[in-house]
Amino acid sequence: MPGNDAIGADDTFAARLLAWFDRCGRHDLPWQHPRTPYRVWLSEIMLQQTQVRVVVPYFERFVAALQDVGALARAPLDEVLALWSGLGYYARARNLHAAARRCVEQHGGQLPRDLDALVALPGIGRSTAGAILAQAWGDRFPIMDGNVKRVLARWHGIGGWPGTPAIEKRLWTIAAAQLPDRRMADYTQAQMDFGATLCTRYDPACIVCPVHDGCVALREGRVAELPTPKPGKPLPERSALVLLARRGDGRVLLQRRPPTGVWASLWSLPEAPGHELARDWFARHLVGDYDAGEPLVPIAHGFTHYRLQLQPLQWREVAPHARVADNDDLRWVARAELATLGIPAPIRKLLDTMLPEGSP
DNA sequence: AAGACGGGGAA
DNA sequence: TTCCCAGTCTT
Repeated sequence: MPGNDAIGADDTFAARLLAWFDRCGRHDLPWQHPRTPYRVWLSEIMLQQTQVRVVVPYFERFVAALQDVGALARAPLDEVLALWSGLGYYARARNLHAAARRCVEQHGGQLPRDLDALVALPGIGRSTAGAILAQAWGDRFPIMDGNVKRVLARWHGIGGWPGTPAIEKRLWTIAAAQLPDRRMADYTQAQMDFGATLCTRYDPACIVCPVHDGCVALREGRVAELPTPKPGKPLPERSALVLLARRGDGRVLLQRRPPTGVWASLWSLPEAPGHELARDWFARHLVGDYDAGEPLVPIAHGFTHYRLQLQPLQWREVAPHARVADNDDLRWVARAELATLGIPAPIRKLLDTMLPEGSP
């Protein structure tokens, strides 16, 4: 008579999740075919705080342009930022680029198969390192993203915001204890698919859940209230003027943003906190009448940590100041060049509106 | 421990 | 509108 484990002990959380994954999981994501370390890495970085639907087209475009670690390392940062333009969290792109260059210098042009070496690379934390090793190599490391936190908080009935260090530590311990002995790549993907499609934040499908048996939140009627949401606080507001200076030939003046802060190193419109400073900047860089600037429809843009209101002012025909030439931080850009630059999403939208396709 | 860092989609 | 999401880095 075989013992319990001979039957497969297929009652564990991991075994049930894997069986569900075989039937209902996502097996056609672009980074799964082929599932190379580089493609897994890129997908994991893009997927940080960003949903699959949004990532897929960016991923396809990125790997088509830069096919491996070496190509990424050789590419100029501006090209990487252009490929990232619209995804947000641009530090991810800068870190990705820097990490690729370090891989060339220190790891023979490949991603290291080592947790600590991966975590030492910029942009890779413990969760992403685990996800890379598990998916690319099948190594036994847990991950800890929003999906896993939600699933574990419910299944074990753990209250309190999962971002709390003490709770997060407890979740890591639980996640490590629940790892299967094999099929780590599938298990890692299964957790994310499960959290994203079934054990969702709102209206989870407990009725068809493969692990509803044993779920503490379900048994205690606490599914809707777990995980405990992050304590909220009011967002500060900030406003600024942005200058849309156009030349007779249709080119527009763009300025590279500072290397730190929001939209770091991206190309954007010149920005000033108010008219006084905007007028000064205008006088130093342009020939024309500041007061002739036309106010355009304001742009409202929400960030995680504050709300930004941008008031665009447009000049249809100004000339560059004689002393001001194009340089690394200031450029007159033709419409056709916009696609090749890293530009914040709301600014790109404004430019697309004001400089319609086919215009000079 | 808390704040910084983007953008899109869902409720 | 508000909240959330395949986190990580800096202070």
